[in-house]
Amino acid sequence: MDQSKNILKRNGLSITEGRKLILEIFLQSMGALSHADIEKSASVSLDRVTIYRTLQTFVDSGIIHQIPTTDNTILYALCKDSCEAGHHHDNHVHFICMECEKTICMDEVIVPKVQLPKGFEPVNAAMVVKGMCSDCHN
Amino acid sequence: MDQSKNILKRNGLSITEGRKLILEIFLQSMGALSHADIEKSASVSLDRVTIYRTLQTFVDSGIIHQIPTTDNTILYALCKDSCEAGHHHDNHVHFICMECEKTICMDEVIVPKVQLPKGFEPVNAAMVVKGMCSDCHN
DNA sequence: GCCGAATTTGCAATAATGTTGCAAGTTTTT
DNA sequence: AAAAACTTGCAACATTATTGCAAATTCGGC
Repeated sequence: MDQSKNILKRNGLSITEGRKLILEIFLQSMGALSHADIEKSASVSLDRVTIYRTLQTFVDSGIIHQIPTTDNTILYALCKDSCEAGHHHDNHVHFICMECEKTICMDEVIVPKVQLPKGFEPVNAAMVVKGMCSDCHN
Repeated sequence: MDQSKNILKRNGLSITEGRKLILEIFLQSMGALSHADIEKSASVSLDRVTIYRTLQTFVDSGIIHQIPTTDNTILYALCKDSCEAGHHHDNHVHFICMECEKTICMDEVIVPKVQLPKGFEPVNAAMVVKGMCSDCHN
């Protein structure tokens, strides 16, 4: 019942050690991870290039999604809903704690629609809230 | 009536050629710019390092603000309201056109408040909408 | 299970991006 | 006009990302 194996299979990807490992890291972490986070937390050493390529593959397949940040890194997090290739449903709010620096996907808080000026056609929207998370807020 | 000069003066910064030039580029562009964009569009050649430092200075002073992206670059755009040092008021929505790739500040569309789970304390929120801009939408 | 085809990985090389120290040059202050 | 404060550019370095290619792994049919 290897969960990571199933996810890979479901998305029509070859099942390899590296992919399973990276997927495990996501499944265990809960929060969002950067390339560097994954490189650090990999028990077995994975080549940097493999990590880049695997993350890209996962994004393309809809297994993970990207979270915009203002510090020239990209964060990645598991998609909860069944995202299909090239068609993400990550319409939830992301929360960055200014204390512990963790990024959390708030799957239950969906991004509200906004009224755009005439002529602008929205396709998708991302929202990132900064503040204090429940653990640090005391 | 050098507008760039005034902005610098108002923020207590030394008035130098490089700063005026970069500020002009922002004033003329309307949209959001990356470090690379500025490097390209500078008529006079500016040192890469100077651009990095100037952008940081402008962010610190509240002249420009950062826009989160999912492609490991940072975009910068002029703050419309009077932002003070260390205290930005860039609570407006950003729009990225998937056709022309431009990023536009929608100063009139403010980021809506969302209801966060218990214990989470928001400080500020950013919102990025992707889609078709009015120029490309035809 | 074995074998060939297709895919994936790791290494090396290269490119792009970001940072720091310091001397020389500018701007501001007095 | 000179001193003090600040800014710039260069050089060196560090980090992060991309590409080509050969070796290794995985997949599919048998």
